[in-house]
Amino acid sequence: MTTSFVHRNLPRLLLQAREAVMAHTRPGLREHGLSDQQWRVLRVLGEHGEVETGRVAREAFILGPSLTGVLTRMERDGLIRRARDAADQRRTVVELTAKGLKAVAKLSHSIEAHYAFMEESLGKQKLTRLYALLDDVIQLEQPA
Amino acid sequence: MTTSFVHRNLPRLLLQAREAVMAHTRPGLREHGLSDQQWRVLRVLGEHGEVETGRVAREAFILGPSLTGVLTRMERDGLIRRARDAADQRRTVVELTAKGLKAVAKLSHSIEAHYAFMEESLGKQKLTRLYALLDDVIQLEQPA
DNA sequence: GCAAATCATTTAACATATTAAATAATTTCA
DNA sequence: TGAAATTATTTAATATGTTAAATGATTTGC
Repeated sequence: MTTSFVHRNLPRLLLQAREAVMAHTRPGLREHGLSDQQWRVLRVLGEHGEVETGRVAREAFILGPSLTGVLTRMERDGLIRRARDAADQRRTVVELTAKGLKAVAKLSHSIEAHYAFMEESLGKQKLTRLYALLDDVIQLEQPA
Repeated sequence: MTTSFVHRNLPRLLLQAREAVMAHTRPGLREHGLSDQQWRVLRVLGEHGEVETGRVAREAFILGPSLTGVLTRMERDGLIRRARDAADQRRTVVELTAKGLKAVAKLSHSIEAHYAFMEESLGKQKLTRLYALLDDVIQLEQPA
């Protein structure tokens, strides 16, 4: 009647771990009126300044069609500015507004603090090992 | 101008690892007309037989309101059956149809084969270590 | 130099996620 | 017992995910 699975459910475990980490970060994001995806975009822009949407999509791990809507709402909320790339008019480039920049600055502090907490409670070594194993899994399936 | 982040982006890394694993599983799911979420539900039902929706939500890691729609479409597609729990009429219980059961049986084989592949290429030990670290991260944030 | 192929992004259609509020059944306890 | 509190699920509204197709701009090849 029931089907048996021998192994742990790895995708579910990864999802659950992600939720566990985000549970810590989300309240701060919501206070600034940000969704998870909007924060990922802000972070990319905070790291790189003006970026074309293709790169935003890649680095924020958001698919193109989703990104279109996310950026529309972020523009509506005054977090970013969009413009056509002068050199290649197929491209759209995005950059932070002052408001967006302020949000990144504030939130990046509390997020770095969270990593400090994880390093302390879990152990810096374990965290490093986890990064490495995740990199391995990613490499395993994606012969870039 | 740009904000600096000292640490790896753990939530993104977890998301990326999950996508890498699922990239291997998804084609099989799609061949059976299944979404990721539908497969998680099927797997839970395959493991436990008749289950109330609350437990499905918990084990498939799907929020209640999302689950309602997922189950509606799965019922439409003839994969499951829904009924009120006779003992506690607040509860809805779900079970597989013959079609659903057949899908679980078929897919569970290819998924177990994928784990075998990962154990071989990544190493059984690394995989075990990864499970343990993910459990640690989950425990860290969720004082159950 | 211009039609065909390529590339970047958006639109469209449907599925799922998220949060709050509503609905419906059950339990609690005065 | 019966009104209030609790529990389980669904509805509603908006945001995001997913896939295919369309649009617009650039490049390539002849």
